[in-house]
Amino acid sequence: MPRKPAAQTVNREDILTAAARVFHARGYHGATMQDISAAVGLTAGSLYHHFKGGKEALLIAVLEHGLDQITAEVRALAASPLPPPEKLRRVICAHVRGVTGHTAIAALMIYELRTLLSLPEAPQSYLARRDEFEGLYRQIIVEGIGSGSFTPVDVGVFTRTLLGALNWVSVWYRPEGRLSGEAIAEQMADIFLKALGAA
Amino acid sequence: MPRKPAAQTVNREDILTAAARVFHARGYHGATMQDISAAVGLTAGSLYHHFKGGKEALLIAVLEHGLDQITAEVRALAASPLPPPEKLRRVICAHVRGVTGHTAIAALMIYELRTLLSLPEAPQSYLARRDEFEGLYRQIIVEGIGSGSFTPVDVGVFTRTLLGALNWVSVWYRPEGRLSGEAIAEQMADIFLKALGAA
Amino acid sequence: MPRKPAAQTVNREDILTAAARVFHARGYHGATMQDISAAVGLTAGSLYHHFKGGKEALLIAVLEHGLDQITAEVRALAASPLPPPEKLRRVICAHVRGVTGHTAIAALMIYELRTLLSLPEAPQSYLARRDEFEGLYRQIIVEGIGSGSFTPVDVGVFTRTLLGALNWVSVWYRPEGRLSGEAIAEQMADIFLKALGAA
Amino acid sequence: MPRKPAAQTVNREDILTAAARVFHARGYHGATMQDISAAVGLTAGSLYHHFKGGKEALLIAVLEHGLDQITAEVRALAASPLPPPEKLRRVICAHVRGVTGHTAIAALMIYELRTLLSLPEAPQSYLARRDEFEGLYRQIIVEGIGSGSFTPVDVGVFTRTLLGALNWVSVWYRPEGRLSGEAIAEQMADIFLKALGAA
DNA sequence: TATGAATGAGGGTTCATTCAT
DNA sequence: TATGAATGAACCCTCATTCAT
Repeated sequence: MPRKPAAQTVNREDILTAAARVFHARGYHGATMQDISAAVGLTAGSLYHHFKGGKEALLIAVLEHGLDQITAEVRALAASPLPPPEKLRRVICAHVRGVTGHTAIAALMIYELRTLLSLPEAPQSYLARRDEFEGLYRQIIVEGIGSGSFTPVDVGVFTRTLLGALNWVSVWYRPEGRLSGEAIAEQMADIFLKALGAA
Repeated sequence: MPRKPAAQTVNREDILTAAARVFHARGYHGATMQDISAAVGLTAGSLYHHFKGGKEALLIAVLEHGLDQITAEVRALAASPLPPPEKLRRVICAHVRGVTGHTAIAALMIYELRTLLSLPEAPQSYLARRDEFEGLYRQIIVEGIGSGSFTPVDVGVFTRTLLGALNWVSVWYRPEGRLSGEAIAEQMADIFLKALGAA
Repeated sequence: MPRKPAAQTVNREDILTAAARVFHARGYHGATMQDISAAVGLTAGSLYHHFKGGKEALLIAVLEHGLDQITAEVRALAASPLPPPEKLRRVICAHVRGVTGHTAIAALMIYELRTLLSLPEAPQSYLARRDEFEGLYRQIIVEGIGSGSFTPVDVGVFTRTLLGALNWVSVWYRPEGRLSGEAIAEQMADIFLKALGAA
Repeated sequence: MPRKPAAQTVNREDILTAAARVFHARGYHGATMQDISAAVGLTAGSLYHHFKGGKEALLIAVLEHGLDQITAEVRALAASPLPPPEKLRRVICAHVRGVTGHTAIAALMIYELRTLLSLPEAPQSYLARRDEFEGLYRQIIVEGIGSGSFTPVDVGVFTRTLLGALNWVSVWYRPEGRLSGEAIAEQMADIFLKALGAA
């Protein structure tokens, strides 16, 4: 008489995924550890056997893990030896793909950034990785301007303008909407390349 | 057991300002009514004497009041009979001015949007005004494209890209930073006008 | 330009009447001093100028005053030289008249008796008067049994049975109901006189 | 930081019993959840682990559960095929037994009826069961009058008179008093049967 | 591993009461 | 007398977290 139909042990990935979903649905503070553990198929007490560190650590882990997922493709492209305009186009598209493919986590990065910053021990590694990621964009812009492919602009303002716009997609994008993530990506790439005089 | 020799009567404005500051500093959930009342110079109990409705109503009031302050200039400009490119430039500048001049509230509009949406009775009036505000931008873009001043773009994507970027300024802008709000505004106006082929 | 149309100073009677109404409508704990003062036409602060002693004292005053109103007629009749059966009938009718004529206070005497008893300084005078009032009934019963007009019964049980039933009228009586207070009174007098073998 | 070496698992019954005791001792509003949880041997927080629904739900549960306990015997007797006079006598005795056996709950039904009615969502089921219970008495009276065993009376008034008197016993009955519950029951049955001309 | 009982801190909110004006 | 601003105590309730089983 088997009870659980091969419950399959829960792994870290499962927890992070479920947590991201719940955090997104209810907000960090609105989400209870009960909600999250239930989403994993556990009781609240059991969650602590699988994930050490509590709620705050869970949020950090979700965001760090998510940052990797979302930025992986962008990082790879940024390291490739493409000419700046082509590289920027592809990077933007990859970024939007990442955001539209993981809206929950991407939105979390916006909505819970403040939560993160108010944590007792601010998660330096997450913020560092995030800044480093921003650096990737800066570098492409700088390169492009240097090589004459891009019109000169204030790199700081442009980068943040670009990143703000790209990340904000997670807030308004709807999978069932008029435009696919890919279509949105193309449009945005056009906008920013044109702004750099490299359409 | 009252005290206080009537330092100066507290008004609604004082409360909203203090609340905005505290909500921004600690986040909606991180902020206690104690924090807020202390920032006004009152005890928690006294706050309820001056502002009816509790914490949620306070957030809504802060945001509604802030939306008016921030968008006032933009609204006025949007109604003026300027040619689209000039109008858009001025509107963007006014928007950035509004955001950099009220970073606390502007950031709140980003960070606590989720909070707002998860409220029992979502504040329709606020959301409606916000959507209507977005409509102002759409209209300028549409007009400009119609009159041939702007290169055709997907209006939906462009508007949200623009608004995302503009609002995001509240997150990274520092009064003591390298660039003034006005300088940032000019840069961003350049970026988006160029993207519309109207530099 | 007169402001208040001859506001007419508020007197103790007004306060007690209003308080009785509010206490009955909302219950002692559910009623706030605001409610009561508003019912009198004052602000909360002002009430304390007219009635010393606070909320608890107010409840006691309402009940004491009410007890007098309701029992006045009964007391007078009890002192009269009627034969026990006739006296009991008239007393019961007067009692029901008092209760149906002052349901708010009468119900308060039931519902807030417990509140009263849990007060720091239990209002001895009220309880004493109440017990003394019960004694009036006991005496009539005892007399009637002694003179042979009434069948012997356990006086304690009978009195409490009678009083419980009479006071309970305040709970179910409705002015707009099928029966008038007078009709109810007659019925109840019949019941208890018959129970004493004196129909 | 849990403690308690599992003295004995707490069940719903324990909670309802303790709550009834505390509500009776202090009144609904005077009783704190602390008082109640302490009476069960728990901390306030733990109480919510075992009983979902908070203080109001607790009062309702206590009353509903109590109503069942107190009226069980009466219901059974009312359904039996006894002649009305005998049935009424037994029912009254059973009722008094129930009330004297559960004075706390019975008194609660009187004292906190008003509290109950002022609840946001009045507990229909409780009130319905209560009315239905009253119907049992009505029916016996009606039957008895119909069969000629009882003198005609106004059934509404008589039933409420009877019930008011019976329930009121919970207010004045003292286990250590002169009369046992059984003795009181007999006396009261005599009173009301005689009133119906069926002694 | 998994559970669920238990905890304790903390927050929002209400309200009786007071006092300067 | 009348007001309304101010206070502070108290209470209900939630929840992250722990630990015995």
